[in-house]
Amino acid sequence: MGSEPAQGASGSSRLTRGAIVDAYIALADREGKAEVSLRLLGEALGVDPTAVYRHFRDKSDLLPAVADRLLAEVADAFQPCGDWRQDVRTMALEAREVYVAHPQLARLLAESPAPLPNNERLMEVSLGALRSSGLSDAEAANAMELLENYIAGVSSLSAEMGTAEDEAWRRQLAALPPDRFPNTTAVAKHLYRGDRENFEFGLDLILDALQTRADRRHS
Amino acid sequence: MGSEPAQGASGSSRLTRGAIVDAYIALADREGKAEVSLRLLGEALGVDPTAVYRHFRDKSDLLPAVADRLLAEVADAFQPCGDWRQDVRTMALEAREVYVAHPQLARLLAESPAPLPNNERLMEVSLGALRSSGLSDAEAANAMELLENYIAGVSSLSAEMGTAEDEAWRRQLAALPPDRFPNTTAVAKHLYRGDRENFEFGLDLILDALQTRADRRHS
DNA sequence: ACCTGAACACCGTTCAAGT
DNA sequence: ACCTGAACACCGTTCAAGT
Repeated sequence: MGSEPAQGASGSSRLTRGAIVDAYIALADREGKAEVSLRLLGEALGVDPTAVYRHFRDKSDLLPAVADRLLAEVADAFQPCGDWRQDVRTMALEAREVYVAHPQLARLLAESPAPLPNNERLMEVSLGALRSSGLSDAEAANAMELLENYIAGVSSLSAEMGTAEDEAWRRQLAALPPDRFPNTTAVAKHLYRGDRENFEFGLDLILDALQTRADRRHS
Repeated sequence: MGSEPAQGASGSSRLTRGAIVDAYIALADREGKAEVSLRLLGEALGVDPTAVYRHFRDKSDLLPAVADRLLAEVADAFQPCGDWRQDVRTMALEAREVYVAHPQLARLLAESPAPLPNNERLMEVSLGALRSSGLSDAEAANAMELLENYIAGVSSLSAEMGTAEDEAWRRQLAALPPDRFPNTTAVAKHLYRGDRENFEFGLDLILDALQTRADRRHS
């Protein structure tokens, strides 16, 4: 699965898809949320910028390969414990880490025209856990789709926004005029206390509700 | 709030911030998810591309103004009925419509360095509804933040992916080898049956769990 | 005070030419 | 079979010049 030996910037051997993907990820992480240009990518590989076109049709052909490589990290690291709720929770948190570590991933995934191989692996594992909970097939399918969207959507949003400005936001909301914003000013001190904590809060709400529905079918 | 009279492409009167924002939204909607260039914007306004720089510092100064205008649509349209759960639900669905109708909105919002005025209005209304449910201040704050992220994250994801390929995805997942993908192939027919339906499924799960927590505090 | 137009430093991509 | 390098049609942004 695209696992040619990675080669550094000084590689004088031939270019491979795997090396291009590796270099792209390394550059993307260094650039933060800024796009990586093919000129920069070529420079990092010690190669003409247009050499990439010999291995990928165009940039939108390269991006899904990058996304799939990142999803492989999640799929490879996951070790099921057998408890459906714990397994879904673990996988969601691990996936979130990858999204936050690579702010570009969400955009890359949205670019992919077809289901990526490693996305399929993650879906299969999630569906297995959810079906074993007692949910119906239709409920399990909806839950998997929802969790997929929740993880990708919420994680990438917090990756794009960055965590540095949280306190500034909280302070600005606390300073709003209390007559027009009574509720906001009253609870401002509880706002934006950590993207990860809020992600877990929402994840546990969803898991609570799924468990309730699963238990109801078993009674 | 930036409500100068809009002017069309043939406007010979002077340029205003409101007219620029209007033209940007019109162009962005026509372009789909593709970025709107300042050159195109200038052409649509019948003006030199760089004239925009007389009213906005740069492009990243214009984008938040566009986002705020779109959020105003949601805030202006909302009519509370008094039932907290119904109100949160209605607002979430209306917000989703705007996100889906304007696929660029999510990226624009992530670009905003400070809370936008109309985002503050929406937060205040949501917090009012959630606090009236019986949740604690901390729970209401967490719930509001979660709902904000859920709506923006999930809606913009489905806006970016488009709805056209749903059936292709479903078919491709159904055609996976059943020995390696037993769960996926078993439930494939329930997958990707509508972004809006799945959004409501998740929203109702979250509201169910919030209501359970609120009721528990009142007993 | 606001708009224009040339210019600068970037993009992705194509294609003939090299090896 | 793969890589190079010039070229094309785009970007956002700056700045002197116009009115």
